[in-house]
Amino acid sequence: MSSSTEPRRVTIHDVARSAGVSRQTVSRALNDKAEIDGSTKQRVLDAARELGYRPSRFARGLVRQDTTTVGLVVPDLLNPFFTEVASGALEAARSRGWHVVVYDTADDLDQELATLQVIGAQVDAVVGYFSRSEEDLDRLTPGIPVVLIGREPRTPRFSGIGIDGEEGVREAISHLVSRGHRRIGMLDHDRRPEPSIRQQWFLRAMAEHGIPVHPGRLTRAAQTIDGGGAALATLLSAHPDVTAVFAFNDVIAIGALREARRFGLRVPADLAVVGFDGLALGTLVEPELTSVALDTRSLGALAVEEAARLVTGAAEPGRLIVRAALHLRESA
Amino acid sequence: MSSSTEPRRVTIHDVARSAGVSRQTVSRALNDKAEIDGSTKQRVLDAARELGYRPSRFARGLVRQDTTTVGLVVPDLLNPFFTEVASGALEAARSRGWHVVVYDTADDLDQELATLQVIGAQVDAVVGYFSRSEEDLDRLTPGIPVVLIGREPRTPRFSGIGIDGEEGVREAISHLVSRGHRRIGMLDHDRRPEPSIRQQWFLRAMAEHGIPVHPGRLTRAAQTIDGGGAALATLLSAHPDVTAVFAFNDVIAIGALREARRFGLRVPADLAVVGFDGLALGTLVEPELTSVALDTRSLGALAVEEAARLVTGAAEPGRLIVRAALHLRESA
DNA sequence: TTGAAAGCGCTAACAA
DNA sequence: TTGTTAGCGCTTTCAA
Repeated sequence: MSSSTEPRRVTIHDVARSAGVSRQTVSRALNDKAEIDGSTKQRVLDAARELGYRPSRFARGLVRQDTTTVGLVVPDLLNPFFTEVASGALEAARSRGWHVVVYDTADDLDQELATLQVIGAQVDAVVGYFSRSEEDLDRLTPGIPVVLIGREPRTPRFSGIGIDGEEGVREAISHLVSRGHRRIGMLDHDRRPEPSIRQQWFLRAMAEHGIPVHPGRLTRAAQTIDGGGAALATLLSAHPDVTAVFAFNDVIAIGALREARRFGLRVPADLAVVGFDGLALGTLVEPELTSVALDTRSLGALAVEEAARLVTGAAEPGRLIVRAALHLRESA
Repeated sequence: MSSSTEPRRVTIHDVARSAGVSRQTVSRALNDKAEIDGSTKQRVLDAARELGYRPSRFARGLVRQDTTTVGLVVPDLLNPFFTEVASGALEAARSRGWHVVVYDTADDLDQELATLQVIGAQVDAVVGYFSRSEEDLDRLTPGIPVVLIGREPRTPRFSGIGIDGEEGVREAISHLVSRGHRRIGMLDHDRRPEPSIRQQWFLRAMAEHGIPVHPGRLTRAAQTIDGGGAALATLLSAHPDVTAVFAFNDVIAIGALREARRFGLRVPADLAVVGFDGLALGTLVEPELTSVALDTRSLGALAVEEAARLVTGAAEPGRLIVRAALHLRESA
C-alpha cells in the first residue's frame, strides 16, 4: 500500500533495508555480479520487485560513465527524406551501442531554439539539420560536438556532412538534352531568398549545353507534395512550353508528377520530371521517379560516425561529402 | 594544449580553480542565477569555454530530477506506418517537455532483446511495438512503465493502445459487396502462424453478408511493398477469379496495387483493393488507396500520454482503443 | 555576492 | 559472500 502523498523515490537503500542487506549487496544482485549467494540474491530481487524499485539512470550513469547519447534533430520526421536519414543514424548508433534522442522541430525556428536549449543537457553530441546561424548554434551547444548535415559549416567549430550533386545534376541534364529537351524548368525550394546550390548546378549544367534558362522557368516550391504540385501549376501556366522539369528534391518532384497527371499530361512523354535525393518513395509512384540519387541513409550514418570521432577526440571537426548520381527510372 | 593521453573529463572543479572561485560560483554562472557579480560571471564563463567544459548530464540529472525520457521502440522506422506513429509520439513528448529515445529493432527478436536490455538504464518509460512475451518484457523492464501499442496486454502489468477496426472493416466489406464484389480475397500478414484479428474482422464481415470465403483466398504477405506484390501474384495465380482484395495494411495493399498494374489489371475496374491504416502514402499512389483508416499519429501520442500517467502515478496501467473508419478513395 | 557543507543514488575498491 | 568506505559531478541549503 502506497502513500497517497509525495511518492518519494524508492532507492537502493530502501531495498537494502527491506531485504536486510547492504546497498552494495543489492547492487550486486541487480547487476548479476558473481559474488553473491543465490538465496540472498533472490531475497533482494523479491524485495526490489515488492517495492517497485527502479535504479536511477542518473546515479548509475554518473558512476559508470559508459553510455553515450546523441541528439538527432530533423525538421520533419514525416518527410521521407529525413526518415531515411534518421534510419541511417539509428543504425549507426546501434552498432556503436549509442542511444539516439530524436527531436522534430517542425521546421520552425522557435522550436529549433527550444530544442537546442534543452538538448545540451541530454546528449554527448548533436547531429542534424539546423536553420539557425552558426553563432546561435555555437552559443546554444557550448562545448558539445555538433555535426551539421546537408550544410557546409563556415567555421571549424562544426563538422559537416555535405552533398555534392554537381556531377549527378550534370548527368541528369545531359540525359534530358539527349532526349531532345531544351525548355527545361526548375522547381527550387522556397526556404531562403537566395537560389539553392542545386539551382546553381542546374544552371551550370544547362550552360554547358549552351542552353539559356529563362528566369521565369525557375520557380519555387514548398517542400511538400502539395507544394511541388502547386509550383508545377504555376510554372506551366506561365510557361506552357516547358517539356521537362528538374526539382529541388523528390518530394517536390512527386508533387509535380501528380499535378502533371491532373493536368492531363503524360509523364515522360509530355513532361519529363527529374527529382533529387533518390528516395525509396520514388519507386512507388507511377511512373517511377528518375532522380539524382543520394545514399540518404549513409548521410545519417556518416553524421553519427563523425560525431563518434569528435566525442572520442579521435579527430577535429571536419567535412565529409556524399556524392549523388543519376538513377534513371521512368519519369525522364 | 591538451594532453594526448587519457582525456580526463573537465569538471566543474577545474573551471572553479581556473577562474579562482568556488564550484558553487561556477554553477551559479552557468545556470544564470541571480546572485553573482557580472564580472565574476564573465570570468567563469570564459574559463569554462577555455577549458571546453561541459556539465555532466548525469550529475545534473541526479540532483535536479526533472527531465523525463521515454523510450520508443519500433520494428522499422522506414515503414511509413511506424514513422507516423513515431511522429505522433515525438509531438506528444515535446508538448510535455519530454525527450524521446528511439530504437529501431529491425523487426528482429534478438535486436529487440538487446534493446530491452539497455533501455531500462536510459528511460523513465517505454512505449512501442514488441514481439516478445509479456513475461520477457516484464523481466527486462523491471519496474518501468510500459505501454504496448497495437497489442492487447494480457496482464495489468502493461498499458495497451489497441486498435478496433471491426466496424471499419465491416464498412469496407459492405462497400465492396455493394459494388457487386463477392469473390474477395485477403492478404494477411505473415508474422505469426495464426490469422490476424483483422482477418477475423474480415471473415465476420463477409459472414454477415452470407458470403463464404474460400480458405485459398486467404494469403499471407510479408509486410513490405514487395511482399504485398508477391502475395497478390500468388493469390491471383491460384484464384484468378478474385475481383477484390482486402489487405492487412496499406503497405501490403500498395504492393498489391503495383503488382496489379504489372499484371495489366485496372484498379478498381478489374480488381478493387482496400488497405488498412490510412497512411498518407496512400494518397500518393495511383489510384489513391481506399483504406480502413486509423489516426496513426494519435496512436503514438496516446501511448506517450498514457506513459505520462503511469510515470506520475496518476493512473494504473489501462487500455485505450483507437477506432478505424473507412476512407473511400479510388482503389475500391 | 561568495563559499563550505551536505547529499542526490549508485557502484568500484577494499576489508572483513 | 558480505559490508564499509569513498567517491562519480553537480546543485541546494545555509553561513559568512
